[in-house]
Amino acid sequence: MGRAPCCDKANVKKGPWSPEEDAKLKEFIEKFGTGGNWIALPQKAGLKRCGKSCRLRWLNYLRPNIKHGEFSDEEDRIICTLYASIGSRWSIIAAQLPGRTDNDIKNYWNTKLKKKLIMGLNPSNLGKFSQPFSGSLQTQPQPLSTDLLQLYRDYNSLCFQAAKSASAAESFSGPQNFLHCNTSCSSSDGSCSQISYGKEQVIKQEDQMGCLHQGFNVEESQKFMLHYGQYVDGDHPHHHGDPISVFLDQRANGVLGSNSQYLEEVKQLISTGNGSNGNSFLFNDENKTDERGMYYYY
DNA sequence: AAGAATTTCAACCGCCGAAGG
DNA sequence: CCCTTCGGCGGTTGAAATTCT
Repeated sequence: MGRAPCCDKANVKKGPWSPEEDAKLKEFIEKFGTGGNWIALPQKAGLKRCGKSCRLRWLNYLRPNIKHGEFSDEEDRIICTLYASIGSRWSIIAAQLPGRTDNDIKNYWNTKLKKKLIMGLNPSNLGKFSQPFSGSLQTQPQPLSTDLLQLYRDYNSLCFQAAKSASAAESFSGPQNFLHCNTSCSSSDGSCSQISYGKEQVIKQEDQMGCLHQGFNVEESQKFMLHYGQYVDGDHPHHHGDPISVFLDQRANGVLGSNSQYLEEVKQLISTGNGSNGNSFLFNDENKTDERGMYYYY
Protein backbone atom coordinates (compact mmCIF):
# COMPACT_ATOMS: atom_id res chain seq x y z
CA MET A 1 0.00 0.00 0.00
CA GLY A 2 1.17 3.54 -0.64
CA ARG A 3 4.59 4.47 -1.93
CA ALA A 4 8.17 4.48 -0.78
CA PRO A 5 9.02 7.02 1.95
CA CYS A 6 10.00 10.48 0.76
CA CYS A 7 13.56 10.27 2.06
CA ASP A 8 15.67 8.90 4.87
CA LYS A 9 15.68 11.95 7.10
CA ALA A 10 18.71 10.74 9.06
CA ASN A 11 20.95 10.49 5.99
CA VAL A 12 19.87 13.68 4.33
CA LYS A 13 21.97 16.80 4.28
CA LYS A 14 20.40 20.07 5.37
CA GLY A 15 21.41 23.68 5.20
CA PRO A 16 22.96 25.78 2.46
CA TRP A 17 23.82 24.16 -0.87
CA SER A 18 27.45 23.93 -1.91
CA PRO A 19 28.51 24.91 -5.45
CA GLU A 20 29.26 21.21 -6.09
CA GLU A 21 25.74 20.19 -5.12
CA ASP A 22 24.30 22.96 -7.27
CA ALA A 23 26.38 21.77 -10.23
CA LYS A 24 25.29 18.15 -9.75
CA LEU A 25 21.62 19.04 -9.56
CA LYS A 26 21.77 21.42 -12.49
CA GLU A 27 23.66 18.99 -14.67
CA PHE A 28 21.31 16.13 -13.85
CA ILE A 29 18.13 18.08 -14.55
CA GLU A 30 19.51 19.58 -17.75
CA LYS A 31 20.38 16.08 -18.97
CA PHE A 32 17.44 14.04 -17.73
CA GLY A 33 14.81 16.47 -16.51
CA THR A 34 13.05 15.92 -13.22
CA GLY A 35 11.43 12.75 -14.46
CA GLY A 36 8.26 13.84 -12.76
CA ASN A 37 9.56 12.47 -9.48
CA TRP A 38 11.44 14.75 -7.16
CA ILE A 39 11.68 12.18 -4.40
CA ALA A 40 13.69 9.78 -6.54
CA LEU A 41 15.80 12.49 -8.14
CA PRO A 42 18.46 13.09 -5.47
CA GLN A 43 19.46 9.44 -5.38
CA LYS A 44 19.71 9.29 -9.17
CA ALA A 45 21.69 12.52 -9.22
CA GLY A 46 24.00 11.37 -6.42
CA LEU A 47 22.85 13.98 -3.95
CA LYS A 48 22.33 13.42 -0.25
CA ARG A 49 19.39 15.74 -0.18
CA CYS A 50 15.66 15.42 0.29
CA GLY A 51 13.65 15.58 -2.91
CA LYS A 52 11.76 18.55 -1.62
CA SER A 53 14.99 20.35 -0.97
CA CYS A 54 16.15 19.64 -4.55
CA ARG A 55 12.88 20.88 -5.96
CA LEU A 56 13.11 24.08 -3.95
CA ARG A 57 16.71 24.68 -4.90
CA TRP A 58 15.96 24.18 -8.57
CA LEU A 59 12.81 26.27 -8.65
CA ASN A 60 14.10 29.13 -6.53
CA TYR A 61 17.70 29.36 -7.59
CA LEU A 62 19.05 27.11 -10.32
CA ARG A 63 16.45 26.99 -13.03
CA PRO A 64 17.07 29.16 -16.08
CA ASN A 65 15.71 32.69 -16.43
CA ILE A 66 15.50 33.34 -12.71
CA LYS A 67 15.62 37.06 -12.08
CA HIS A 68 17.69 38.19 -9.13
CA GLY A 69 18.15 41.67 -7.76
CA GLU A 70 16.01 44.73 -7.34
CA PHE A 71 12.32 44.68 -8.08
CA SER A 72 11.16 47.29 -10.53
CA ASP A 73 8.44 49.84 -9.81
CA GLU A 74 6.21 47.95 -12.18
CA GLU A 75 6.79 44.72 -10.28
CA ASP A 76 6.07 46.51 -7.00
CA ARG A 77 2.77 47.71 -8.36
CA ILE A 78 1.77 44.30 -9.61
CA ILE A 79 2.60 42.68 -6.29
CA CYS A 80 0.73 45.29 -4.27
CA THR A 81 -2.28 45.16 -6.51
CA LEU A 82 -2.49 41.39 -6.52
CA TYR A 83 -1.89 41.17 -2.80
CA ALA A 84 -4.71 43.60 -2.19
CA SER A 85 -6.94 41.44 -4.35
CA ILE A 86 -6.07 37.86 -3.47
CA GLY A 87 -3.85 38.03 -0.40
CA SER A 88 -0.79 35.87 0.08
CA ARG A 89 -1.26 33.61 -2.94
CA TRP A 90 2.41 33.95 -3.79
CA SER A 91 2.43 31.35 -6.50
CA ILE A 92 -0.35 33.16 -8.36
CA ILE A 93 1.42 36.47 -7.94
CA ALA A 94 4.71 34.94 -9.08
CA ALA A 95 3.01 33.64 -12.20
CA GLN A 96 2.46 37.25 -13.25
CA LEU A 97 6.11 38.19 -12.76
CA PRO A 98 8.29 36.24 -15.17
CA GLY A 99 11.57 35.18 -13.61
CA ARG A 100 10.46 35.84 -10.06
CA THR A 101 9.79 33.01 -7.64
CA ASP A 102 7.05 32.85 -5.07
CA ASN A 103 9.69 32.66 -2.36
CA ASP A 104 11.37 35.80 -3.66
CA ILE A 105 8.14 37.72 -3.78
CA LYS A 106 7.10 36.51 -0.35
CA ASN A 107 10.43 37.63 1.12
CA TYR A 108 10.27 40.93 -0.69
CA TRP A 109 6.78 41.61 0.54
CA ASN A 110 7.50 40.65 4.14
CA THR A 111 10.76 42.55 4.44
CA LYS A 112 10.31 45.61 2.27
CA LEU A 113 7.15 46.19 0.34
CA LYS A 114 4.69 45.80 3.20
CA LYS A 115 6.63 48.35 5.20
CA LYS A 116 6.63 50.79 2.34
CA LEU A 117 2.93 50.39 1.98
CA ILE A 118 2.16 50.80 5.65
CA MET A 119 4.53 53.72 6.01
CA GLY A 120 2.65 55.30 3.20
CA LEU A 121 -0.66 54.75 4.93
CA ASN A 122 0.49 56.51 8.08
CA PRO A 123 -1.02 59.98 7.99
CA SER A 124 1.89 61.43 9.93
CA ASN A 125 4.04 60.61 6.93
CA LEU A 126 1.56 61.96 4.45
CA GLY A 127 2.13 65.52 5.50
CA LYS A 128 5.74 65.20 4.45
CA PHE A 129 4.83 65.07 0.81
CA SER A 130 3.13 67.99 -0.76
CA GLN A 131 3.45 66.73 -4.31
CA PRO A 132 2.99 63.30 -5.81
CA PHE A 133 6.21 61.76 -7.10
CA SER A 134 7.13 59.38 -9.78
CA GLY A 135 10.41 57.54 -9.91
CA SER A 136 12.39 55.02 -7.93
CA LEU A 137 10.55 53.35 -5.10
CA GLN A 138 13.72 53.22 -3.05
CA THR A 139 14.37 56.89 -3.06
CA GLN A 140 11.08 58.66 -3.49
CA PRO A 141 7.56 58.23 -2.21
CA GLN A 142 4.90 57.33 -4.69
CA PRO A 143 1.16 57.78 -4.68
CA LEU A 144 -1.08 54.91 -3.75
CA SER A 145 -4.57 54.44 -5.06
CA THR A 146 -7.72 55.35 -3.23
CA ASP A 147 -8.52 51.69 -3.11
CA LEU A 148 -5.98 51.21 -0.35
CA LEU A 149 -7.70 53.92 1.60
CA GLN A 150 -10.89 51.99 1.07
CA LEU A 151 -9.19 48.79 2.22
CA TYR A 152 -8.23 50.45 5.43
CA ARG A 153 -11.70 51.83 5.90
CA ASP A 154 -13.17 48.38 5.39
CA TYR A 155 -10.78 47.15 7.99
CA ASN A 156 -11.69 49.82 10.50
CA SER A 157 -15.35 49.29 9.85
CA LEU A 158 -15.00 45.58 10.55
CA CYS A 159 -13.09 46.29 13.72
CA PHE A 160 -15.82 48.44 15.12
CA GLN A 161 -18.63 46.16 14.06
CA ALA A 162 -16.83 43.28 15.70
CA ALA A 163 -16.06 45.26 18.81
CA LYS A 164 -19.79 45.58 19.42
CA SER A 165 -20.17 41.91 19.98
CA ALA A 166 -17.95 39.79 22.13
CA SER A 167 -18.42 36.73 19.98
CA ALA A 168 -17.48 38.61 16.86
CA ALA A 169 -14.45 40.05 18.58
CA GLU A 170 -13.35 36.56 19.46
CA SER A 171 -13.40 35.47 15.87
CA PHE A 172 -11.64 38.48 14.44
CA SER A 173 -8.12 39.27 15.43
CA GLY A 174 -8.18 42.93 14.47
CA PRO A 175 -10.67 44.11 17.08
CA GLN A 176 -9.02 42.02 19.72
CA ASN A 177 -5.78 43.81 19.12
CA PHE A 178 -7.59 47.06 19.06
CA LEU A 179 -9.52 46.50 22.26
CA HIS A 180 -6.76 45.00 24.30
CA CYS A 181 -3.75 46.99 23.29
CA ASN A 182 -2.43 48.97 26.21
CA THR A 183 1.04 49.97 25.16
CA SER A 184 2.25 53.36 24.17
CA CYS A 185 3.46 53.80 20.66
CA SER A 186 5.33 56.09 18.40
CA SER A 187 5.52 56.44 14.69
CA SER A 188 8.67 55.50 12.90
CA ASP A 189 9.84 59.05 12.62
CA GLY A 190 9.84 59.28 16.38
CA SER A 191 6.72 61.35 16.88
CA CYS A 192 4.14 59.90 19.21
CA SER A 193 0.84 59.44 17.49
CA GLN A 194 -1.05 57.97 20.37
CA ILE A 195 -0.83 59.03 23.95
CA SER A 196 -3.22 56.62 25.62
CA TYR A 197 -5.41 53.67 24.90
CA GLY A 198 -8.73 52.64 26.28
CA LYS A 199 -11.93 54.59 26.10
CA GLU A 200 -10.19 57.91 26.32
CA GLN A 201 -7.81 58.29 23.45
CA VAL A 202 -5.81 61.31 22.55
CA ILE A 203 -4.57 61.61 19.01
CA LYS A 204 -1.87 64.02 18.12
CA GLN A 205 -3.53 66.91 16.38
CA GLU A 206 -1.33 67.12 13.30
CA ASP A 207 -1.78 63.42 12.64
CA GLN A 208 -5.51 63.79 12.80
CA MET A 209 -5.22 66.70 10.45
CA GLY A 210 -3.17 64.52 8.16
CA CYS A 211 -6.00 62.02 8.12
CA LEU A 212 -8.58 64.69 7.57
CA HIS A 213 -6.63 66.13 4.72
CA GLN A 214 -6.60 62.73 3.13
CA GLY A 215 -10.34 62.37 3.28
CA PHE A 216 -10.89 60.78 6.68
CA ASN A 217 -13.44 62.23 9.00
CA VAL A 218 -12.48 62.79 12.64
CA GLU A 219 -13.68 59.42 13.85
CA GLU A 220 -11.96 57.57 11.04
CA SER A 221 -8.73 59.40 11.58
CA GLN A 222 -8.74 58.41 15.24
CA LYS A 223 -9.45 54.79 14.41
CA PHE A 224 -6.73 54.88 11.81
CA MET A 225 -4.13 56.18 14.18
CA LEU A 226 -5.02 53.67 16.87
CA HIS A 227 -4.58 50.75 14.55
CA TYR A 228 -1.60 52.08 12.77
CA GLY A 229 0.21 53.09 15.93
CA GLN A 230 0.09 49.66 17.47
CA TYR A 231 1.62 48.13 14.38
CA VAL A 232 4.45 50.55 13.99
CA ASP A 233 5.57 50.16 17.58
CA GLY A 234 7.97 47.25 17.76
CA ASP A 235 7.52 46.45 14.13
CA HIS A 236 9.61 43.57 12.97
CA PRO A 237 9.52 41.78 9.63
CA HIS A 238 9.03 38.47 11.39
CA HIS A 239 5.85 39.71 12.93
CA HIS A 240 3.07 38.96 10.51
CA GLY A 241 0.07 39.71 12.65
CA ASP A 242 0.01 43.37 11.78
CA PRO A 243 -3.44 44.77 11.26
CA ILE A 244 -3.15 45.40 7.56
CA SER A 245 -1.92 41.91 6.81
CA VAL A 246 -4.57 40.31 8.96
CA PHE A 247 -7.18 42.44 7.34
CA LEU A 248 -6.00 41.86 3.79
CA ASP A 249 -5.73 38.14 4.40
CA GLN A 250 -9.21 38.00 5.85
CA ARG A 251 -10.61 40.01 3.03
CA ALA A 252 -8.91 37.77 0.53
CA ASN A 253 -10.18 34.74 2.39
CA GLY A 254 -13.72 35.84 2.01
CA VAL A 255 -14.49 37.67 5.24
CA LEU A 256 -15.41 40.72 3.23
CA GLY A 257 -16.38 39.03 0.04
CA SER A 258 -16.07 35.83 -1.85
CA ASN A 259 -12.64 34.70 -2.86
CA SER A 260 -13.78 34.08 -6.37
CA GLN A 261 -14.74 37.71 -6.63
CA TYR A 262 -11.15 38.74 -6.04
CA LEU A 263 -9.75 36.09 -8.30
CA GLU A 264 -12.02 37.48 -10.97
CA GLU A 265 -10.60 40.92 -10.28
CA VAL A 266 -7.13 39.53 -10.78
CA LYS A 267 -8.04 38.01 -14.08
CA GLN A 268 -9.48 41.33 -15.15
CA LEU A 269 -6.42 43.16 -13.93
CA ILE A 270 -4.17 40.92 -15.91
CA SER A 271 -6.23 41.15 -19.04
CA THR A 272 -6.72 44.91 -18.92
CA GLY A 273 -3.28 45.81 -17.62
CA ASN A 274 -4.88 47.79 -14.82
CA GLY A 275 -2.61 48.36 -11.88
CA SER A 276 0.18 49.63 -14.02
CA ASN A 277 -1.34 52.94 -14.73
CA GLY A 278 1.06 55.77 -14.07
CA ASN A 279 2.22 56.09 -10.52
CA SER A 280 -0.79 54.73 -8.76
CA PHE A 281 -1.90 51.17 -8.73
CA LEU A 282 -5.62 50.83 -9.03
CA PHE A 283 -7.97 48.00 -9.24
CA ASN A 284 -11.53 48.25 -10.31
CA ASP A 285 -14.21 47.98 -7.74
CA GLU A 286 -17.24 49.96 -8.60
CA ASN A 287 -18.53 49.81 -5.03
CA LYS A 288 -15.48 51.33 -3.48
CA THR A 289 -14.55 54.32 -5.53
CA ASP A 290 -16.78 56.94 -4.00
CA GLU A 291 -13.84 59.05 -2.94
CA ARG A 292 -10.46 59.95 -4.20
CA GLY A 293 -7.33 60.49 -2.16
CA MET A 294 -3.63 60.24 -2.62
CA TYR A 295 -1.45 57.98 -0.53
CA TYR A 296 2.23 57.30 -0.59
CA TYR A 297 4.66 54.62 0.08
CA TYR A 298 8.44 54.90 0.49
C1' DA B 1 36.83 49.46 16.31
C1' DA B 2 33.56 46.64 18.36
C1' DG B 3 29.45 44.98 19.98
C1' DA B 4 24.40 45.29 19.48
C1' DA B 5 20.53 45.61 16.77
C1' DT B 6 18.27 45.03 12.61
C1' DT B 7 17.51 43.30 7.99
C1' DT B 8 17.76 39.96 4.42
C1' DC B 9 16.77 35.78 2.22
C1' DA B 10 17.76 30.76 1.52
C1' DA B 11 15.99 26.91 3.30
C1' DC B 12 13.13 24.18 6.23
C1' DC B 13 8.59 22.84 8.17
C1' DG B 14 4.12 21.35 8.10
C1' DC B 15 -0.30 21.38 5.98
C1' DC B 16 -3.39 20.29 2.15
C1' DG B 17 -5.43 18.34 -2.04
C1' DA B 18 -4.74 14.96 -5.50
C1' DA B 19 -3.84 10.55 -6.67
C1' DG B 20 -1.81 5.77 -6.25
C1' DG B 21 -2.56 1.35 -4.17
C1' DC C 1 -13.61 3.93 1.09
C1' DC C 2 -9.18 4.27 3.59
C1' DC C 3 -4.37 4.87 4.00
C1' DT C 4 -0.27 6.65 2.20
C1' DT C 5 2.84 9.37 -0.69
C1' DC C 6 3.76 13.24 -3.67
C1' DG C 7 3.90 17.84 -5.18
C1' DG C 8 2.92 22.30 -4.14
C1' DC C 9 2.19 25.99 -1.20
C1' DG C 10 2.49 29.53 2.54
C1' DG C 11 4.50 30.36 7.05
C1' DT C 12 8.50 30.51 9.68
C1' DT C 13 13.31 30.18 11.07
C1' DG C 14 17.99 31.37 11.69
C1' DA C 15 22.61 32.37 9.86
C1' DA C 16 24.89 35.84 7.41
C1' DA C 17 25.19 40.48 6.12
C1' DT C 18 24.47 45.09 7.06
C1' DT C 19 23.59 49.12 9.76
C1' DC C 20 23.55 51.50 13.99
C1' DT C 21 25.37 53.13 18.41
